[in-house]
Amino acid sequence: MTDKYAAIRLKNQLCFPLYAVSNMITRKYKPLLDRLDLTYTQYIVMMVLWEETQVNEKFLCDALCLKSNTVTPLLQKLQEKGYINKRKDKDDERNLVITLTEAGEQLKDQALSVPQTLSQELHLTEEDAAALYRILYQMLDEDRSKTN
Amino acid sequence: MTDKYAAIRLKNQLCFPLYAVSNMITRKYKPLLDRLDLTYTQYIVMMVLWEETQVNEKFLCDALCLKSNTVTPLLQKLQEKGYINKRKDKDDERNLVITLTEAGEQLKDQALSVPQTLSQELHLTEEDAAALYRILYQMLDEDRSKTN
DNA sequence: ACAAATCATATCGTGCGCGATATAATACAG
DNA sequence: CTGTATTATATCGCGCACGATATGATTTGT
Repeated sequence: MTDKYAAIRLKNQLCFPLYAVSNMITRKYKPLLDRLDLTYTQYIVMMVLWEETQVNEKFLCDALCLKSNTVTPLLQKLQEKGYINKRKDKDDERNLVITLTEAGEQLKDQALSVPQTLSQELHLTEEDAAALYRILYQMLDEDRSKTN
Repeated sequence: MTDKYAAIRLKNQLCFPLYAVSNMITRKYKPLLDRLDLTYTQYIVMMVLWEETQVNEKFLCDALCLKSNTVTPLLQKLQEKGYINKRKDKDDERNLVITLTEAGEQLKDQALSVPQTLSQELHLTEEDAAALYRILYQMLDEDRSKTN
């Protein structure tokens, strides 16, 4: 006979390893990002800004799947560190115009080695990395289409 | 020619979707766990206790890949909620003996529907769920063997 | 037998990540 | 044109998750 409680055994959960691996990865990033004076969340904000010359807060929230109550203080911190500029959009005063400072732009080259170093620590085969990527983005996109 | 900065494009990261999906899942759990008066982290602590009649804090830390500075306050909270008991181990006063209260034991049946409801929201095929599970545990086990 | 090392747990401060809510600016409907 | 709805950003309080560190109990080496 099967265990009535099989469904709530930790080992039968899919969400737990997701949670644990996410924590693990943040820990692995820390020593690499300390050199850039960035936390992991600050780092992914910077990643967006290294690609887009100018964004507003909502764009960041959507890109990173975070809420304004997480992003607003992040931008405050990044501004204090001298990596970004913030100003109001003259055309629509509700919007922020967020841009990189010179220091923020220069950080981009220092960050180049980070993903490489990290991916080496993960020891994934190409196939597993690709499968993981595909499945995770499928989950994200599923959710984004519902919560829009 | 290839982009010098391809490696730090958000879309080329494997860690970002992991991070974002982990956050997403915690959000999805919230309304289900509110009914049990548990947060997600408290829920996975309870899961361990629903399987093991008695554990110490270190066992929980290892099982959940968390540190004592996360787990100690969690146990405090769960004790205040009346779900667990804590006492010192007479044989080794360094250890805690953590057990379920009657209320904590009863919560087990109410929790049965949680994983089912959640897995329905994820819309994964059996194959993708199995692949995800395998790859994530491989990453966790890799890390555990190094950090032991 | 006893100093040093190791161990389990706890404390402290920092930075998220969130739901709920507020506020100010713009859009939109009658 | 004016009141209502929507939008972008911000504020508040709570609960993790962590590195660094402290404390007290046990083990280990000599």
